[in-house]
Amino acid sequence: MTGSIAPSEKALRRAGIRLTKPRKLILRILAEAEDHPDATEIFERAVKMDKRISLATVYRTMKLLEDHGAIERHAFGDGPARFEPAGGAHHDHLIDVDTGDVIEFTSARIEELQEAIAEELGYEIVHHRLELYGRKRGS
Amino acid sequence: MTGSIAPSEKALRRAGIRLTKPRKLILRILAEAEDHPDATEIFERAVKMDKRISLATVYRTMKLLEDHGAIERHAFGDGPARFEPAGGAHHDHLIDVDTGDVIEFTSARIEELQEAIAEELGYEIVHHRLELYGRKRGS
DNA sequence: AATGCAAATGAGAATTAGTCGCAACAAATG
DNA sequence: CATTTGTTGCGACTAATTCTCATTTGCATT
Repeated sequence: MTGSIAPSEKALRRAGIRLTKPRKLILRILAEAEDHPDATEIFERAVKMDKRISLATVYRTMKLLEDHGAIERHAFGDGPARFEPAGGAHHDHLIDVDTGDVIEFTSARIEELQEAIAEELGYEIVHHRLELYGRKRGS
Repeated sequence: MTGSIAPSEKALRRAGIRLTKPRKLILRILAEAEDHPDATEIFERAVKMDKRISLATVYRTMKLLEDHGAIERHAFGDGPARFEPAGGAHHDHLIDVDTGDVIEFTSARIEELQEAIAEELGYEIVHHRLELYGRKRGS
């Protein structure tokens, strides 16, 4: 549904990032991903197109892209970090505990309440994390 | 303020859990903890009272207690899992990004909204995680 | 109190997720 | 197309946690 927005190569180049072959490949994989892949999954998809790529480069690139706000890093439950292109509207996640599927949702009301709570405690929110872990009704 | 409720030895014994020396020790440490210690911290506190205890036992006991609903496991940011006795009212956390301090809070309104969202997506919430990462106003 | 035995422990090896150092390599720039 | 400086691939390394297995211990029974 989202069709996930790819972090544009142009924008990265403008930020002084070198557009290397592995980076272009990873960018393409992220652009085509409809899910929230972890580093290993990205690596596996990448190897299919360029046998030479290394897992370390995937990790390094993920960090680079994260630092440049091009992707978001999530840590659902305990497993490995999972990534998705940023740039779309902010959203939270509902994780299907049986299948691992991730469903995105938003709630302006919840965001407001969070702000209000932080305010009351004397804090300013830097970022937040809201994850619902659920099971399909009637399973 | 909370004084954190200790998971009672009696309740565990009733559930068929053997009350071993290391387990009693860990239970005592949790009962006395005013913070949200991770496995290593619990281990260090334990070693002070019984040099024989092993880190593996701490991990095993944490899993055991979690499975029995006696404690809650949290994974703030990326670091190690941190624990706290369960049994108190449900609460969420605000983490001070500068100091690492954890402040507990509750919001019935947010809980309701979460339920409503899950409902709308056809899910039943098994558990959730709401963390606000913030900075003290005027820092 | 002594006994039996399943369950739990300690010590260390193994696993998982991620990071680091370094020599070889390849983008960008002129 | 040569230079330079950032990037890559590889393997070694770390941190957190789990596993293996020989030994010990809780506890129900004698």
